[in-house]
Amino acid sequence: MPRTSVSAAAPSTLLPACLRDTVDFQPFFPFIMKAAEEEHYNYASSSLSSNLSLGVMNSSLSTPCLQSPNPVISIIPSTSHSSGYGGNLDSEASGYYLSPNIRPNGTPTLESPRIEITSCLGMHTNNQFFHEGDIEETIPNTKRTHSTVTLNLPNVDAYRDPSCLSPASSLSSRSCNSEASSFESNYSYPYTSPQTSPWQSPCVSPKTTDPEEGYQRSMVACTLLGSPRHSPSTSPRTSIPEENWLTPNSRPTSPCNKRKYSLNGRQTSYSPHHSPTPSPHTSPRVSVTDETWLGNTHQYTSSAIVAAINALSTEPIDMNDGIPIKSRKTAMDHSPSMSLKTEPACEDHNALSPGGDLSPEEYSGFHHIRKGSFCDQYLSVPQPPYPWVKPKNISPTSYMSPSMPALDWHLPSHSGPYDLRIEVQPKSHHRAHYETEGSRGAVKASTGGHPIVQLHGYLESEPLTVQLFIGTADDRLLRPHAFYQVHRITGKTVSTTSHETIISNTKVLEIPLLPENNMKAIIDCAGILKLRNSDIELRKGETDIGRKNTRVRLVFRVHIPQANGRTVTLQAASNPIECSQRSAQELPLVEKQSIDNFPVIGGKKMILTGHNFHQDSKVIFVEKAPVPIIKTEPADEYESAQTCGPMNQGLTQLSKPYYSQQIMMPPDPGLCLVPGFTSCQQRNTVMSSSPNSSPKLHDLPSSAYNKCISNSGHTQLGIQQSTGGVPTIQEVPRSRVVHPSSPDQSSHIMLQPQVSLHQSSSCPLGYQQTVYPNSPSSPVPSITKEPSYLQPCSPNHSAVMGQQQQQQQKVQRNESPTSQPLSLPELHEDSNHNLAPIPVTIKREPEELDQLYLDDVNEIIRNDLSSTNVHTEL
DNA sequence: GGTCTGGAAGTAGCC
DNA sequence: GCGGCTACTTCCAGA
Repeated sequence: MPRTSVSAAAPSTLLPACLRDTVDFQPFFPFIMKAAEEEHYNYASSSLSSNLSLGVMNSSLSTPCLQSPNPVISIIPSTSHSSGYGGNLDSEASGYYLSPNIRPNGTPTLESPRIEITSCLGMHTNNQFFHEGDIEETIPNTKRTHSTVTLNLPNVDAYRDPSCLSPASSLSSRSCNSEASSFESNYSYPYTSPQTSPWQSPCVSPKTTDPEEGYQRSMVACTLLGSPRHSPSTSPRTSIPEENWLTPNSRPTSPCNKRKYSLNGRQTSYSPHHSPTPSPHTSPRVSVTDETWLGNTHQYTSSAIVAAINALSTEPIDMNDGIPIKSRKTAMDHSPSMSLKTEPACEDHNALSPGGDLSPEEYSGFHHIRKGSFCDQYLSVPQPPYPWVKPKNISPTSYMSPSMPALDWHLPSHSGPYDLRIEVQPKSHHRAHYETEGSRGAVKASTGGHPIVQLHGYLESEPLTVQLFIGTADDRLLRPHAFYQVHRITGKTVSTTSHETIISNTKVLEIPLLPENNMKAIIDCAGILKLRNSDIELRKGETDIGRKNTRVRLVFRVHIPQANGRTVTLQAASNPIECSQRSAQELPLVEKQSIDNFPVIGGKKMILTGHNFHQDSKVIFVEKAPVPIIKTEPADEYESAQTCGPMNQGLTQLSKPYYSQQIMMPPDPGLCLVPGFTSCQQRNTVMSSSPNSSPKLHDLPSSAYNKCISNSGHTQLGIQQSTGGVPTIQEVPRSRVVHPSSPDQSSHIMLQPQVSLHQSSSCPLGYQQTVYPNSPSSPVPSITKEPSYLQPCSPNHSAVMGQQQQQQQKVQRNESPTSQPLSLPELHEDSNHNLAPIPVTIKREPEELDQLYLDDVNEIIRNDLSSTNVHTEL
């Protein structure tokens, strides 16, 4: 996809640097900017900064501001990002999951702490647990807004794994559509007890306005009862007037009414009785009779549940009557997922209807996979000893569920010969669509195509299936996202067969991995659905918040059957994807800069490639100080360090940091290119990559993030006039804080400039460099790069350095004895005040690094901000 | 006509 | 309580 590029003629007009803030440069740089859709965010910040820094550093030191009167605009095809992120969680883990029927901690997967009876189930009429009146009496008004009624069950307190709780982004898997694991348990042992009732976990939207929504919010949690066979009346858009269905306020409102309505409205609609359109097809499903449907639902007898499951099964439903096309389509679109869950016996070839939008051919192939692989493989898994369970009547998915790890488990991306890789990472931004919206298409790759996942090392001939779900961007605890769900994209533009299913209340796309395709799958069928925050947050037990929780990852899983009957499960997570709209407000992002410097007289053309260049975006050329003080940050890729070594040393007298792109001082007079726009770094994510690398996203603690925004100024790169009259070129500290749990933190370095405003230009910068290790959850010991410092040259600087030393000591206190050298150079000042690399010691991260991260990062941020606030205003 | 996509209006929540 | 700001959600329109 083309990216916006801006080429500006070399400035010929000189303006004093001091006028930079007052001079309107727009006229001379009125570029474009139909900004590209990709990577709007500061993910590419480093590239931007580095480029700009280059420009700065190679600019004239004495030239006043320059402007380009006649910018040339060109569109340059986007460069693809490499998938440097890897996106593989626990990629270095050596172990792998062998499908036990119990969790590693010994907790059976079927345990569930409660029963959640949801309004969407339509069970109320016959539900012997609750009547609406009961609910109203027992549940406060506000609570009644929930469609979930929770029955606390005794002796099941241990169900939830406390480790999965996170205040930042909680039990997504459980939240999205409720108790993930518990619901998975439902599938795992669907008939075991009321505790594992499939009727729990609501995620019921108070304003279900279309079948998709109904599906998303209700069906997911109410899979068994929310069959597409249901009366269209279940869809408020079909049989229920919006006015009745919705609360008077269509905006996010108290879900009370809506949910209450949902209680009422679905009360009847979910009964198969009320389906006006019984399928005319010969359905493989078991007919849902009064007995099966209503008779003993409260007891969750096997027959009832089986019937319910079968009721969801497969058959495309004729819902044409009275249902909008979209509704019908959506409803049918979900059929496959239902069918998947209730897929009949493996030997029953005819039982599973292709349904959905799978063509017979597609279905045939996919079914082959499912039958040939899953069934055969997973039949070897020990069966739960429940006499009423008929394995052959259980779909492979449901059957394997007991032996499959929960979606919130951390799993390695490779094990033994197998390696699950995301060959092509998704774009860093994909605007998710709400249920009230139409699809916004499939997630795309930064290269313009689609993400690609491939399983390496698999030499068998049996096809496999890769599962895809939307996970959190929290590396520390990857789990299904509470507020986002994968959305199956269909259509002529989709070439990849997919199958939608539900695991643990999380929508999962299953995509075949075919040996003939080298076990590679192009993920062009996965969109992202946004669930309303209010719907999720109001759910009982939901601790996550949706606000600003807009980053997700694509999580891929593949289950590889082993000869011993067990299954190896690998998992890989993509780079984070920003799912909010934001594009409209997105900030300019320069990804590439054609030239680093040019003569002050102008005459050259500089091409900037990036995104979100707006008409009011400006490129400002400012005078560069004779001896500028540069405040910058490193790129986070070691390659940069390698390339910025001696060969660049002549370029700067300040430092030859590991990451040359951003710390350079031009030996020759030149121009300072300063983005006259706000930084793209005003995000809680930072892309730390070279221009040619894939974006690497890092969480920034919200507090720090806010501080960065408020204190760090808006410019990513700027020039300021120091009190001594020496302009200080600085890259506003963006608090390049690498999230402690970033999956690739091992390659990230936090370089914290500690430059005093009054610091002499000859004074070397002090840097605190910290390599943030892998996620604490990672089985691989993480490393922390011991901070390295430059020798202070002034008392002021000494103070700063002392502060750094404290941090260093703090880090050291947490160091484990095991340390290993890293080839990364450490900066030191040579006799000429140049910086030369010196060995750096990398030490392993302590166990309690999790806390260390927080403390240190916060401290670093504070220090960073405090030391740079004075620099931000130009 | 439907889907995809970008933009923006309206609203809620926070400060 | 009000205004400003930001984020969220929904709606609209164009391709």
